[in-house]
Amino acid sequence: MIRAALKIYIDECFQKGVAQGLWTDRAAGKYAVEVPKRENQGDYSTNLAMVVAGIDKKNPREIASQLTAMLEENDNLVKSVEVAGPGFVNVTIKSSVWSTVLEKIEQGGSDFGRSKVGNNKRVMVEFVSANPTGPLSVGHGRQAILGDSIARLLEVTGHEVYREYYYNNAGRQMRVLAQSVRGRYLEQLGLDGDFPEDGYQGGYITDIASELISEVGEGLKESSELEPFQKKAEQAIFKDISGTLEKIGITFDNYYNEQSLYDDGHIDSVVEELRGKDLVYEQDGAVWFKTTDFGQEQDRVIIKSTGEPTYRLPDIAYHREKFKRNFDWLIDIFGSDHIATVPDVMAGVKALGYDPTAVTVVLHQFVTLMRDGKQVKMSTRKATFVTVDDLLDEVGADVLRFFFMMRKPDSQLEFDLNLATKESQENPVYYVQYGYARLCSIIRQAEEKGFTVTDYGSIDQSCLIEAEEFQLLKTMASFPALIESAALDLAPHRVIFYLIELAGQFHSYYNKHKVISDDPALTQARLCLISGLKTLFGNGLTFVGLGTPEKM
RNA sequence: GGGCGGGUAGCUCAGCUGGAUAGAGUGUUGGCCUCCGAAGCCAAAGGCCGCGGGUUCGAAUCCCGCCCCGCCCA
Repeated sequence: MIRAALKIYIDECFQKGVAQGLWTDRAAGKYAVEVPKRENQGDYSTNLAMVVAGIDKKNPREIASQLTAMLEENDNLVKSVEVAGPGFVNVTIKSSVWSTVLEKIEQGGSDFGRSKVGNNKRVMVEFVSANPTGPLSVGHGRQAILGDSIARLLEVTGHEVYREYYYNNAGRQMRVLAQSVRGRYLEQLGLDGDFPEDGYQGGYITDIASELISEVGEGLKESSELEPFQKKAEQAIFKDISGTLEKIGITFDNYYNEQSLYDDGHIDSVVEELRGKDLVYEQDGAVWFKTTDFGQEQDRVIIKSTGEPTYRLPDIAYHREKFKRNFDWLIDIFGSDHIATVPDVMAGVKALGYDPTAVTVVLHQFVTLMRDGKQVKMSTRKATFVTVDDLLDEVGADVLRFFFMMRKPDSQLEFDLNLATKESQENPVYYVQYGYARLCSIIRQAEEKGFTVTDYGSIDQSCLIEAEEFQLLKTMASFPALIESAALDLAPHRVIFYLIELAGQFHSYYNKHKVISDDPALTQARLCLISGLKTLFGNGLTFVGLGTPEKM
């Protein structure tokens, strides 16, 4: 907020320098205004002089002093300016400026930090997309929470977000699933189940079979059809999956069925369209897509000689349909095992005349589950996996969200079950939420003692002079920019780190300075700060789907 | 063999488009509750940022080569 104001001012000075012939405009947009690491380096720092000097082949310190002279003319924002090191220009902001963030927070309320940068751009976020063969496992959990928090942040920044779940309920996987259910069904009737060798071992299969018995009894005993078993399994599993997602607070606008791409003729029409552009050919009985025309090393098979499409074809068709549905930005959240499909889909998108830069693929690495210091090996087929439901029962939605959001997608995520379950007291999520609860508690205490939180205009701003207070105000002022960058960079973990940082600053402040004291003016001023912090914590937490407990 | 991601404190990880003396949590050690919530705070210790070159005023960050781990493909 204040940084943004300073940046605008520095930009003006830069242009003034260009007009005066001090330097050229070639460095425009290339320099930065950032928060320096060390205390004695001002509130903000710009490398403008060094960037200009590098491009114009001039002396950086000389340019720095010219810029300094210009910056010092603004006396309602800038307190002092100095040149440091190789040519940094360090700016100290007038101390009275900082507390104005409290006024902004007051005005914004639960909207503080929201923005309109998204310009109502229509964005589809596709995530989870697990086929209905079993409950959501830990890996899906990461994806679900990553996708949902990205979607939330995009909403907060003025995007029109549409959440979609893509799934396939056809093919071999589902056939084996149906056979597995039938196997358990027959077994429970005391018959030879003929359970498939590679069948799904999980207990949920048995549960589904039991349900089936209570619904239709022995009615399917003689059935040679798999369809009733598959249908029942699919329904039950989807119910389970959406129930799990609901518990975390995740909902979808649409579930998109891969089969519909076949039924509606989209698969065929993609092939025809590519053929019309001379981008497919037949060889060895298979249909090939000329991906070499799009920079790949070899062409890819899209329909096997058996007549069965490879996974690429429906993926391409699906993306074409997404484009046809008029989205401006398509975000795919995939596990790293889907990496291979990305270039093919992109080639397909381009071949069909759409803009591949409108597609952003967020690939996240896997989750390693640790129990008692050892890695838990998981297999869906053998049902030796921990489900999201299991985790939810033990730690709750907030801890789960927090843990999965804490890492950037590129990093593998180690989920320590012992820490997340047994020692949940030490979880960082409580550190942050405790801060919020503490803020609420202070306000309650103050009200009991007859104070009321008043607005910024009525406090004595000169009471807020402690170093810890300026630090807090400064961090608070950076919130809108943080939310914006976390959203646009699809990086929800930054919000988590910000909240931990802010909580730390608040806890320190709390331990060092009393908010409620005998001094009414001081108390009122600090209460205003506390109230602003409460709003900020609340917004930060809710923007990424975390709860805001007033008591813990 | 090829593609992608990772390698930063004992452990788990931040480090935004190159910036000043590389950070947090956890763990270890030692302090702080007659006082607004100790699920908290303060202090100390802990580093060849995988290795080797290059680019430049400046590299954990960018480029090239190599090593190790994970995922995918053949």
